[in-house]
Amino acid sequence: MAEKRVVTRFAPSPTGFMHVGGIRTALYAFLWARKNNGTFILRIEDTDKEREVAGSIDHIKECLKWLGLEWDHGPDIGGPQYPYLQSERLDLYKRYAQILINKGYAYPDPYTEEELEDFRKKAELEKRPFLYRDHRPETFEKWDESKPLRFKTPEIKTSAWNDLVYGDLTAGPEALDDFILIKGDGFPTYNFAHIVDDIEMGVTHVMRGQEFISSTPKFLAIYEALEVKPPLFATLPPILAPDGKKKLGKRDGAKDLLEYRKEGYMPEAMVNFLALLGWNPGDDREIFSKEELIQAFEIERIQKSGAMLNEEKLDWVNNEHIKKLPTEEATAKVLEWLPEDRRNPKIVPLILERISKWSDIQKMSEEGEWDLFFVAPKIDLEKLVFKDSSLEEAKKNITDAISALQDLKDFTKENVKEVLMKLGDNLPKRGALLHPVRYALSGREKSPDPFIISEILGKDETIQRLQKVL
RNA sequence: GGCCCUAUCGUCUAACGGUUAGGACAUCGGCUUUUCAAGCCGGUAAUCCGGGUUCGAUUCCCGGUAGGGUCACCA
Repeated sequence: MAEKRVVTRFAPSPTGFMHVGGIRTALYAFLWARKNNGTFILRIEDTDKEREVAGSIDHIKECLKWLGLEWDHGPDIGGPQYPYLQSERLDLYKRYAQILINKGYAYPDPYTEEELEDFRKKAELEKRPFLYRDHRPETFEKWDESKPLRFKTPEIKTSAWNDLVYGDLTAGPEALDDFILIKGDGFPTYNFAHIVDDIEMGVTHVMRGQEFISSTPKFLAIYEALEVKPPLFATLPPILAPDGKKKLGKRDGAKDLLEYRKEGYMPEAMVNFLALLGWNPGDDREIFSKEELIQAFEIERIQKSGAMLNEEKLDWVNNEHIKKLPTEEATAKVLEWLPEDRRNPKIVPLILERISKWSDIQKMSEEGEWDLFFVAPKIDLEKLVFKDSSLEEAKKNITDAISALQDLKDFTKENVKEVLMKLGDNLPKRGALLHPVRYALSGREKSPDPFIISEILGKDETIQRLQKVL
């Protein structure tokens, strides 16, 4: 029998910005779908009107697009299960609710929220877990949609199931209670809606965070009641905040994913880094293109324990991706991030060697890092002197350098180097020549080498700067 | 607190019972050198603890400890 075509989905709720935790879930679902020539669905779980944050849906789409995680079915694109916003699928959930009612698996909740609160408090006082099913009414009214609809847990048991990442999992009987399927406002709960949709959309692999492990018995019970085979679960380990050991969350310092775009990280690098946070290919490879990730990705190699977000490593990964960029592309990017009056293509290779992300260019520009290529520097004659030699010696060597350079026709860094090195090698220490020259050209204690500076400045400016210190 | 999950260098991880416990980031040192950057070479650094099972445990089992998750008309 042919394997069922792989269908995965990313199903965020529009309650604020995306952070790396959420987007990694999307990435894994995307990779698995692509690897298997399957379908990747984007579904918006907007069943909680209270928590919904305006603009979130666009933000989610923006994040996915930035990283190149194109969805096959979903908002904007449509698909066989259109619409892909849960708030526009309410009739469907009601239909499924009716099926459960008819089968005797669902009933309206007769209690008010206050009454429930009392039950809870009482249970707490008696130091036992609160279970709704202890208060389940004897007979059920007909559901008129004005009251919450509850699932009638058929049997109280320990649940066991298999997870593609964690292996065999269990949950105690407390995990299974009469939970709400449809809320008083007519919207389904997550617990119910996502199952209906996964069934309707033919989802085969559910990638999700491990916060859902303890509610899996509920999901399983619904599948069973509906007589539908559940999908395969692949539970992802948490991503931990950079500092402590806490799960990364919006509360404690998780960054909006688009912040990384603002900071000038490359989407390919972000994808690469995220993929490696909780997964590895089983060999020593660290740098991957999206295509290579699709090839290499295996659910079995997803990690069980949480991984701390390490931005230093992100910087390194990003730098590796910058290095792999074709020269023209990298140049264009660097120029784009440079202030207008500093856009000299000749300094680009120098910049590329010194950054790990594009915004470093901005920062270094603000710090005046490239000024020496545009404005003649201020010179402090004391700094011109090499180690324990003298100012006269420095000036003499610069004079020699000037006359040697003046004869140079082709003013490339290779030629400048050859000339200056030859001069320097006649000295006890060639630093006595090279250092004053470099300092005279740059006015900085730390700078690129004098040869490349000369080439960028050009013969006239180079000689002018050298003469100036004399 | 109940239920559940996890545990290898500071960090991300490799090692499907037998390895001098491997790699990467970070860090430190060296080379190169006129200073930075880059590059190359090298170093420091880990199996949470205690019991089993086994000729042999990072690996399997049990207990402890620590960390995390979850117990909503949130997802």
